Amino acid sequence: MAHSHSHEHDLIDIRAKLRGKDRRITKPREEILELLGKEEHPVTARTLHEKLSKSCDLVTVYRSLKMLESMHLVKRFDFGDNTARYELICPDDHGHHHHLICRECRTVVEIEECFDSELESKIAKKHGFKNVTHQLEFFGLCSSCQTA
Amino acid sequence: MAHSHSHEHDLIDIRAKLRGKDRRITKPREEILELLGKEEHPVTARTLHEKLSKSCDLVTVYRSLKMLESMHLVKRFDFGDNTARYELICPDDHGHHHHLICRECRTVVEIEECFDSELESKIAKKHGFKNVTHQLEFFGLCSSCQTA
DNA sequence: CGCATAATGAAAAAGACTTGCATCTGAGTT
DNA sequence: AACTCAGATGCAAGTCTTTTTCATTATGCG
Repeated sequence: MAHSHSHEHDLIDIRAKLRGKDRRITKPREEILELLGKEEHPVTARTLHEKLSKSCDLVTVYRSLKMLESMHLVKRFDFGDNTARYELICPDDHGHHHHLICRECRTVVEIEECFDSELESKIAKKHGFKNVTHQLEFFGLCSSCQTA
Repeated sequence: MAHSHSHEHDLIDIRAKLRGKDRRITKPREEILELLGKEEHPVTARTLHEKLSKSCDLVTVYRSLKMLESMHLVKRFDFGDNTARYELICPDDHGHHHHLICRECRTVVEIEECFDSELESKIAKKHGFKNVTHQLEFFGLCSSCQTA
């Protein structure tokens, strides 16, 4: 999903955004971004750190993810296990998509469907909120786990 | 929301359910259930423990909530801050409703709206999942925080 | 090159939650 | 009302994720 096209272009874009905010392009950050670009699903800081073969400290992974989130370059997801997962925001869907997670084996499927955005603006207006977004994740039993 | 009507009846019901599963009705559990019945919004174990004026150990609160969740008497919510929140499931909405949370001050509003359940069954069928549910929360800036 | 300041690593702390174990208690049985 | 025992509790300690502190390093501008 995130690695579908013009991967290099994305990275150049990201560099520009970072520079614009006095953020430096460091080796750890480059590696983290590159790895994130290859991931199919949201990953935890710990997993990322392991895949990085620990080329930087875990703390740096946490810090980088937080920074990248604040710059809207990655998005944080919550799969209900007290562990944050992050995904590179890809321009295709404006970083907006959801997941279907197996309660049993934790398999993850990306979901492109979403409800009509009208619902969201209706809710925002009704309660006087602005800048409303949502987090939506589906949980169920995947086909393998149904039989098992 | 949860304390709208026939509070006693709910508690009797709960007692029956617990007995049916070899679960005991203890003082801590009664207090926890009573307090949950009075809450407007999902609460954390810590908050609950404080409101209980620490009449039981925090560990007991964690254990009770976990047990009650496994019996589908309370529902767990994730507001994206690494802390589980729980709400008594009220028969009105089968425990199904969502929240609108202010990113700034963390104010919570209960939302009764939801998307058409057809979407959910469509997604389930498409990916061969069964027993699909969803977690949906809205985040935004409440009116007070917009001006501030 | 040199400098200001942002970023990093290492250790320690903070927080949420869980586990082990000895003790206690609810609630059915006699 | 006492007996029994599985289930529940408290306390201490442990795990796991994430944050903070602070001394050191390195990026990117002039």
